[in-house]
Amino acid sequence: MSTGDRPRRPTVSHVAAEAGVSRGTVSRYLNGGHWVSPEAEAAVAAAIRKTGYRINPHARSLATQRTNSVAFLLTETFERLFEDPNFARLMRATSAALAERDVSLVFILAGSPAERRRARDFITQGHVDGVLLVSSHQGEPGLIEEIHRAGVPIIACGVPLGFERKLGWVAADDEAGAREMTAYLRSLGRSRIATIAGPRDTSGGVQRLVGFRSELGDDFDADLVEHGDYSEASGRAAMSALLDRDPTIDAVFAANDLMAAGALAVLAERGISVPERIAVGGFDDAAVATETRPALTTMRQPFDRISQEMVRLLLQVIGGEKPAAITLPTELVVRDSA
Amino acid sequence: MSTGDRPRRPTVSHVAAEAGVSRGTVSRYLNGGHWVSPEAEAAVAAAIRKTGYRINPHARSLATQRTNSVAFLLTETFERLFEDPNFARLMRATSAALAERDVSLVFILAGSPAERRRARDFITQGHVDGVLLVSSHQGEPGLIEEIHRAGVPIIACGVPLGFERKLGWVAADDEAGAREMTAYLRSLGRSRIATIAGPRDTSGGVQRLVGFRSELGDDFDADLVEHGDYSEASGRAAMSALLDRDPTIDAVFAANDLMAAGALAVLAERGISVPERIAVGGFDDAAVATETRPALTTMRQPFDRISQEMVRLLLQVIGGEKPAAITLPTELVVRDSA
DNA sequence: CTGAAAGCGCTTACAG
DNA sequence: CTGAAAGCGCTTACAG
Repeated sequence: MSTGDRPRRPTVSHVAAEAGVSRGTVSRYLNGGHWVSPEAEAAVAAAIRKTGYRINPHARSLATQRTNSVAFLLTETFERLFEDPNFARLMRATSAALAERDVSLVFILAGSPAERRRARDFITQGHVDGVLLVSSHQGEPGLIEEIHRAGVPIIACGVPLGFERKLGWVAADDEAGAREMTAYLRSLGRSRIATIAGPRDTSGGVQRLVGFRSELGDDFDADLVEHGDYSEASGRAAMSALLDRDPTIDAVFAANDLMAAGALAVLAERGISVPERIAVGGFDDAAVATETRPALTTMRQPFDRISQEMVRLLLQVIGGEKPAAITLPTELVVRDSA
Repeated sequence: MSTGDRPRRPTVSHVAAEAGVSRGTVSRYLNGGHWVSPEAEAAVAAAIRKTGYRINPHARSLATQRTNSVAFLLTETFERLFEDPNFARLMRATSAALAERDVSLVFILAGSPAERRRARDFITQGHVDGVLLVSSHQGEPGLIEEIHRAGVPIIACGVPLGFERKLGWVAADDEAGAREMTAYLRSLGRSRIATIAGPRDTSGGVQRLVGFRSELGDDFDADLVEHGDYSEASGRAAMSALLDRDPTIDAVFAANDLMAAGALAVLAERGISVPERIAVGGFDDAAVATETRPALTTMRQPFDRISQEMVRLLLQVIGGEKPAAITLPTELVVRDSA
């Protein structure tokens, strides 16, 4: 493998010389081909092919003050990333949406303080044009604040608590979704409906609880609320606690599918039939929703659309527009658990 | 959110003016502080603090012809990434090793032809100084070839079939590990030992089979070999096939833990006791090895060390050294399945 | 130890 | 439509 003797790469100058035009013309060709004659175009194209020219992204970024790449910032740990399938779905959809517009994605995982410091440095240094902020938790107001202050556009996935007005964001309509699920549970004739709520430092966590509560109105019973952290284990723990506390429960709304799966497991262990004795509803429509027994009735989050809108918004803001906030509807998916 | 009016960032010139020194001195300070007097150092440090100066990585890269970042190239799909825990372990360990040396990691997933094309462009364009190639499969000789030809240093994880002599690499000693596991199974008194081998386009897959076979010598029976693709499902399928074909089997060596877990599941379903009637050995010592019932006896791959060595090697090659090939030993971990 | 100057490889008004 | 020239923000011999 040769390294030290890596041959010098061709530059626009080489291409220009080869094509018999100026560097400016080559550059124009490279940037859309406007204002370059058919002849020049052909000559440059041929010269590029012949020389094997590849653009130097650093030189270009230095000149344009643009990097043509954005960060996908996940303030979570490796464990959480591989545990919660929603992250993967967002990553893949975002990645696709970005590829379509030819901007590259830099994936940054910042679960520890040290990683967050590095992430901040990387981002505020100008490595990317903007950031897609994806995290379930409120996370690090400090990090967000610093990135924001450095003038780097941010679009959040979900309502960014504390930054609702400062950042652009796109979120599912958590409150409406929770109301709809709760109403559906009631329509089944259930009257003792419990909920396994999400984390309180998450807008999804609080809004789904708000929706649940407001739909129930006077029937709301604070004793029928347990909080989880969106993990399956927390769903099991919450379901157990709920059952021990009140044996009359006839339905449960879990704030995400992973916790619902945990609840289902506990119910199965205790020999409580679902949906006969207790109906269970989840949120997300994650892959696990079709794998549980019985399959999970849930509220589908439009992850693909969320990702597309995030990308569109971010690119808009990078382009100089003011950031917008977008709320997308969820959809009830009825399966067997309720 | 302000964007269009992003204030101009301070540059070395501003810092130099503020500190009352030349830009060269500021640059020297930024690059290790050699040949700068204590007074100048203090002045520059103060000026940086005061101006809030952040280095412009593109300008630096353009000048140095270095990016100070490397790619973690995974030629797999999203599904595989989230399915096979080995990737996550390598990512996290690599990421840590790189952070220690202050070089950033760009994670690239290239599972489809289109993604591979983009990956190639990105890499050969000069976005990174080198690449850590991580993939179970032989993958894309074309991609590797092009990156290699562009002069970008590559270190592979596992022996890169077809490029053993051209690229640097670090791999676990698959053959020796497989021999050791097989020998261990025999030491338990087992004589009808089957194997669920890995994919044939993987050096790990072939070498583990080679080790298994050579340890068995004349006792090797081609009927007791089934191939899987490292997924749990393939482990189940292989175990079923093996059992249907030969009921005298008293031990199984699976080429990775995921397939071993699949085998264990089938054995449990058929009511075959492990390890009493059939002993099962895996490979990797993945997290799943401690979660199966019974817990899995396996060969531990030194993922942390592999990652560290990959990073060390790559940085060496980037620094101009010739690439080396490193083979690391595996370790037998005895649990309950054998 | 330090400064002046050239150079890294692009892009972009500007004048034509 | 095209070229000459300045500029993006660093680093690095070189001379002192």
